[in-house]
Amino acid sequence: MNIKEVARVAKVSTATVSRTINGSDKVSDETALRVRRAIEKLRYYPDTNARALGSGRSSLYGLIISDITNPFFPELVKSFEDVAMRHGKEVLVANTSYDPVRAEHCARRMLQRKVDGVAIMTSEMHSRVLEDFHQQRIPLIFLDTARSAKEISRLVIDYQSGIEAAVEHLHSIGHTSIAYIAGPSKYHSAKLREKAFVKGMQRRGLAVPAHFIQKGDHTISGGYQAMVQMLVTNPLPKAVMTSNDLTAIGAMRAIHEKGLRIPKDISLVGFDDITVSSYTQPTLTTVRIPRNEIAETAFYTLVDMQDKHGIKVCPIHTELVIRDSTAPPA
Amino acid sequence: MNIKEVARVAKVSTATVSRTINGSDKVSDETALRVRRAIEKLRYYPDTNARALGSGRSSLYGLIISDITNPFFPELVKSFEDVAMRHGKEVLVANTSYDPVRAEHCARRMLQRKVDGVAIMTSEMHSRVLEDFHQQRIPLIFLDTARSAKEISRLVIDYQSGIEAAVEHLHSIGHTSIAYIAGPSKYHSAKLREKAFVKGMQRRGLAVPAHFIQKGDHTISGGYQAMVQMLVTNPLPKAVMTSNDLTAIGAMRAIHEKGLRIPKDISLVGFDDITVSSYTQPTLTTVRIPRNEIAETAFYTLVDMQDKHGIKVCPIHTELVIRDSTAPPA
DNA sequence: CTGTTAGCGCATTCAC
DNA sequence: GTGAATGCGCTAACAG
Repeated sequence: MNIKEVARVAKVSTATVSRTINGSDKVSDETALRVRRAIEKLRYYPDTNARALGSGRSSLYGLIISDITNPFFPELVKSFEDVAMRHGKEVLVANTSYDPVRAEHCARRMLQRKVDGVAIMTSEMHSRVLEDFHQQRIPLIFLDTARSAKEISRLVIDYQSGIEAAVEHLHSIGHTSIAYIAGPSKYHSAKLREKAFVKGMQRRGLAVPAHFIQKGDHTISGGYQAMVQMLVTNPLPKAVMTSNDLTAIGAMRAIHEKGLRIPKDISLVGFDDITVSSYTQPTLTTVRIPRNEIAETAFYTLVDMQDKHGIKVCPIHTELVIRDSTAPPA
Repeated sequence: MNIKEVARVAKVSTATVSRTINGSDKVSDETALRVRRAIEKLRYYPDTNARALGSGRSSLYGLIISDITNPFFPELVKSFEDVAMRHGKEVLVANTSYDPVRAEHCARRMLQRKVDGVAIMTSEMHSRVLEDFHQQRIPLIFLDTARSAKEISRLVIDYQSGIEAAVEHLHSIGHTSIAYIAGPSKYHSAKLREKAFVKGMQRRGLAVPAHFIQKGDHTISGGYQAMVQMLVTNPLPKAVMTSNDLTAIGAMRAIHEKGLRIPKDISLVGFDDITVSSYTQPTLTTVRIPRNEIAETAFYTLVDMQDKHGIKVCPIHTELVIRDSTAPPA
């Protein structure tokens, strides 16, 4: 079943069928109706590959993430797909599994499929492939990249505002002894968060002794272990902020195992606001990164870049979500 | 940059370039080397669309799920992608958002992209599109479909074994008053689980009064509400099994809010073994569905169906994972 | 082992 | 408003 058959049945040329499908206005209503009837009758549907080959455009957008099992991503992916679908576009999702080699592979695949744009939401992308995108004039947008490359748009998350609000929140209810579990320093975003925390503390004249900053790895077990380390220090902090929610969830567990109560003995603040953070026990106070906003901004920027041919820097604001894991110190 | 250019630079025909790329053994090492050098030099990469158009095969496999933000799916998607990638294939993931119309749309897209096979892990697929797959001889495999269609393979989850083990576990540690929070009866799988529970109870001569079966909707809030309902009954059950982990997590919250302790006052058993179930407080005893096994079986079956041209019914076993949310009744 | 050639299904000129 | 013809980049017969 192909366009030729449809043309034959509708008694028109293939060009007219093509025009009808693509909504060209240069087709009389009468003819269009005949074509549509033929399409219906033959249960015809166009071949995307042929269409892309013929036109040069694929209506496909790439989305590269680290790992779909990281709870930060599902909502992001979904929002991106939703907005793309609303605009009649499709999405090709690829996981890098935090592996630069695989990341390059993903990017290459996007290139091979002639995607109309790619949103890169991971930091493993340092390869030469990026140049190919530039050369092919395929729009690119990064989330939180450290480097500001030539022809690449960026989503810049304003960690400062959310973390500042979190420190302020803790401080305002009486906390002064606040510790932090950081993320892996290889991540630009983790470093920014840590800096924002330290800055917020300094601004209020609050001390941050070295052992009040433990290193996690943005996983639950990493958070657990970091918290275990922290719980042997003396004196204990009265509040702990973390580099992401998974870390906080792990920390939560360590605190409970130690027989301490949240927020009675220790207040806890996460970062990201992943779904489960509303359902931990207690529910987690955290800093929300609006993932749907990230997804939509990324998509619209990519679309925009196709004609405008300029790059954009898009700020994304974060905000404090206060739940039950924070309270005044005992 | 296309195959013609490469051929020119390597001083061979396009056919030879094509053969080299596709690893045909009918190319002399010497020639192949020259071609590879040209490819390297020109930074050439083949156009997937053209390749699919020319060959008829796309090396693309479709994976249709309900909703990537449902924690059951990320691990499944990841495993499917991993196994596909290991075999040099790609994956197109589509969310139906539990919407039959959108489900049809997803299937249509797969069709348009000439996928080599589709794994359908959702139950919204009742459309005519399925016939098109059959007509195109595109292998299809369903997860837990109620209907056993003609040319469609099936993954059949053995709910009975896991749930039986769970009931046995509770019974063996002294429970006799066991309630159940069911899933939406529109889901075939939810009905099977409920039946398996009732059967397990009957087999042991344990009563299941009507109010000991509440209806949830497989979401956290649904589980919460169902549990709230259950907690006003008298006498309270000493153990509660649920149709999935999200339901259990919601129930957990309701129980805690009521001031009851898990497992001291009420034991709780989930179903699915999603990642967070290892990190709830307390950790959740649950029945594990091996999602990587589902993904791999689905993929291999699809590949197999391409040459074998027969259908397969693949059993998937479930097993009990005992954690901290179950204990003998007080 | 290698080259020639004919499509794959569609979009897109350029005529009419 | 419509049709005929060309080409997108590649694969697969077929020849040699």
